[in-house]
Amino acid sequence: MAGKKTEKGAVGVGLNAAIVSLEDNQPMILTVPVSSLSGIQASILHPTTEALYGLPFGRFDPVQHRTMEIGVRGFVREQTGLDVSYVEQLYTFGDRGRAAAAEAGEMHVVSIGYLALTRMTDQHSMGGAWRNWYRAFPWEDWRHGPSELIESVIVPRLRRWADGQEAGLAQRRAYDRIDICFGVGGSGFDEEKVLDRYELLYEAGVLYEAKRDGRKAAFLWDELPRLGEPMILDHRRIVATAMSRIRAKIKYRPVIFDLMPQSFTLLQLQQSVEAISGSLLHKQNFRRLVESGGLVVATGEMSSQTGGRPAKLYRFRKEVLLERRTAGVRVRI
Amino acid sequence: MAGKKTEKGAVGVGLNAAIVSLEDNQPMILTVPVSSLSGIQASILHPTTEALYGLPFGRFDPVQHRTMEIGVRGFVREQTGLDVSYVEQLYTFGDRGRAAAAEAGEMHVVSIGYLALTRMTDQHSMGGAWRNWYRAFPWEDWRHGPSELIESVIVPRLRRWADGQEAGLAQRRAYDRIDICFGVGGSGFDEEKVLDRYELLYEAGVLYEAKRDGRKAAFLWDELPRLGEPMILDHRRIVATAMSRIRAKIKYRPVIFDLMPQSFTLLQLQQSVEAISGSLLHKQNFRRLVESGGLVVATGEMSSQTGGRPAKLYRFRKEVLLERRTAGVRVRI
DNA sequence: TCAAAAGTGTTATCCTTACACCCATGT
DNA sequence: ACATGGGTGTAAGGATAACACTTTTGA
Repeated sequence: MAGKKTEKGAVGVGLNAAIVSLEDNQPMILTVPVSSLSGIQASILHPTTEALYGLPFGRFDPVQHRTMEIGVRGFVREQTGLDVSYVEQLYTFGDRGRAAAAEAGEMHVVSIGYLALTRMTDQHSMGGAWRNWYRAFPWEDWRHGPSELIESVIVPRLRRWADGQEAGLAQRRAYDRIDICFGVGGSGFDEEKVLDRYELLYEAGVLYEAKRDGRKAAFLWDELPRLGEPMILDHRRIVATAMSRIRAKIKYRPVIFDLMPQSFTLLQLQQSVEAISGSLLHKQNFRRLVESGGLVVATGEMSSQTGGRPAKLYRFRKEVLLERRTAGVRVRI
Repeated sequence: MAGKKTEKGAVGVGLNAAIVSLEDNQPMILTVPVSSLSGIQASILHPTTEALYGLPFGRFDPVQHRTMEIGVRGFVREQTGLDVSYVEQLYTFGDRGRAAAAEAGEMHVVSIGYLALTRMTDQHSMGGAWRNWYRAFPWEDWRHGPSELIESVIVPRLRRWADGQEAGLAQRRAYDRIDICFGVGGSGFDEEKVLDRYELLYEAGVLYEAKRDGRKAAFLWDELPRLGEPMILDHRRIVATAMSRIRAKIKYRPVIFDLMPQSFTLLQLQQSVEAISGSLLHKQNFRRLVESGGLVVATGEMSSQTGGRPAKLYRFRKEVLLERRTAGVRVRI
C-alpha cells in the first residue's frame, strides 16, 4: 500500500482513546501533554501560554491489526503501558478543524473515538498523566449539590447568547435549549446530557475551543474566566462523548466493575458510581437494588478500613451477564 | 490533496447509508444491485448465481462537504434522488474482509455506517430498490407470533455449533448465549438485540456471509437453506446495526414521526411502530401512552378510510422536544 | 461517649399491564 | 345484524423513592 498515489478525496484515519479510571473517588482520564504529540495534532494549535492536553492517539494500520479494537489496545499499550479491560467505539469525528488540517498538508482527517476502562493499579502510565475529568467539565460535578458555576456563570452567559439570536422562534428555541440542557425550569438536570451541554456551550461561543476555531462570541473574550480546562482539537468533545456514554451505560450494563478492584464494600461501589455520574445516590436504596439485583455476592470477608463499623466485602457476580436482559446499577438520583 | 503520496499505513474512508422507510406497514431499506457498485465492492464478491444487494455507498470528501453528515445527505441525493429527513451515525466498520480489500490494491478500508430515515412519498428512488428488511432478517419479525424459523431451524443449528465447542465452560457459554440472544429459556425475546443475534449467527458460521468469508461451519453448507437474503461485504451487519439502533431509539426519541405522513390515525402510528419493532403492541395502552405523553395532537379532521368507525387524525407535536427529557413511544410489548 | 459508617424495615406513590366494555361506521 | 376498527374506564401488581431506625466499630 505504501507508495501508492492517494486518490482524489482520500482521507486518513486516526484512533483516539478516552481512557477512564478511578482514583480516590475521582474519575480520571489519561492525557498526554501536547509536546508529545507529533505532526498534525500540534500544528493545529494556536499559540497559547499555558500547557494544553490531548488524548492518546494512534494510527489504524489494518495490516498490523486485524480489528480496530485490537489496534486501540495495541497503541494504548505501546504509548502508556496500560492494559485496558474494556474497549468500546464511541463515534467517528470528521468535522470542524480536521479538514483544515488536511489542507495544511496532513492527510489525517477522521478520528475514531474509543472509550476504554482500566483499573487504577500500580501499573504506571508512562507517557501520560491522569487528570480528573471534572477539570475539563467542572459543571458536570453535582456531588456537592447543584452546580454553583451553572447558576452564576453558565446560564447568564448562555442567556446573553440567546438574546443575540434573531428575535422570535430562534430566540425561544435557544432559551428552551438552555433550560433542557442545564435543567433550569423544573425539568431537572439529566446527567447523561454531557455532550448536549458541551455542544451548546461550544455553539454559543463560550468555550476556549470555540474561540480557537474562530467562532463569534456573545461577549468580549478576555473579560471572562474560562469554563473548564480546554483540550486540543476536538478532544474535549470526545471526552464529553465518553462521559455521556459511560453515564448512560452504567445503568444497564455492569461496566462499573471494570473500574473496581476485585473486592469492595458497597459504599466504595456507590462512591464509584457517584464519581462517574456526578451526583449523589440514596444509600439505602442503592444497597438494596445492588444486592437484590444479584449484581454482587459477599465474599465472606470484612473490611475494617471503613472508619466505622466494618463492612462486608463483595465481588461482582459475573453470572448476571447470562441471566438478565439488563444488568446495571439502575439507581435514580 | 490529490496527487500526494499515501503515507505508510494510511487507509481510506467510505460512507454507507442504511436508508429506512415504511411502505404498507413494512420497513423498507434502500438497496442497490451489485452491478451498480464500482471497483472494490464488486471485486470482493465471490461468484454467485443469484443477485446480491448492497447499501448505497459514497466517499467522504472533506473539501466538498463540511461535515460527514452533509456528505451522507449529498451522496444519497446524488445516487438516489432522495432527501432524507433524519441522519445519524451508527458505527465505523473496519474489520473482516476490508483489510483484504486493501491488499487487493484498493485503499478503501473503513466504512462509516449511517442510519437515515425518509418518508415514502412519490419521490422516486432512481438507482435503487426498496426491499423489506425482513427479507434479510426473517427471524426478526414476530408480528405473527413467535418466529417459527427460530424454533425449527436457527436454534437447532446453533446448538449443533455449540456442541462443537470445547466441552466445559466454552460450551456452556455458547448455550447461554443462544438462550439470551433468542430468548429461549423464559428470558423473553429482546427485539433490540438484532446485532447480537446477527453476530452470533455469523460466528456460528450459519450465514452466507460467514461461508463467503471462509469461516468454518458446524455442518455441510449445501445441505441447508439460507437464513435470510445475504448482502455484499458487511452490509447486512450494517443493517443489523441500523435495526438495533432504531428499535432502541424509538422508545425515547420521537424518530418514528420521520417515517410518518403529516397526519395519521393512531392505528397507523401503532402499526408503524410494530413494523419497526417487529412485534405487536397492546392497543389500548398504546393509544393512552401516546396521547397522554403529549406526543401527538388531534388535527380536528377525521379519516373515514379505516374500514370501521372513522378515526381522528393526529399530527406530531414538535413541542415535546422542548418539554420532556425523553419523548418516545414508550410501550412495552 | 461520640462520630462514622453499616445495615434493616416499612410505607406512600406512581407506573405499567391487563381486562372489560361501549361507540360509530360500512356492507 | 355484524364485522371492523375507534375509543374509555378501572383495578391489580410491581417498582421506586422516601423516611425512620438499629448495629458495630475506632478514637
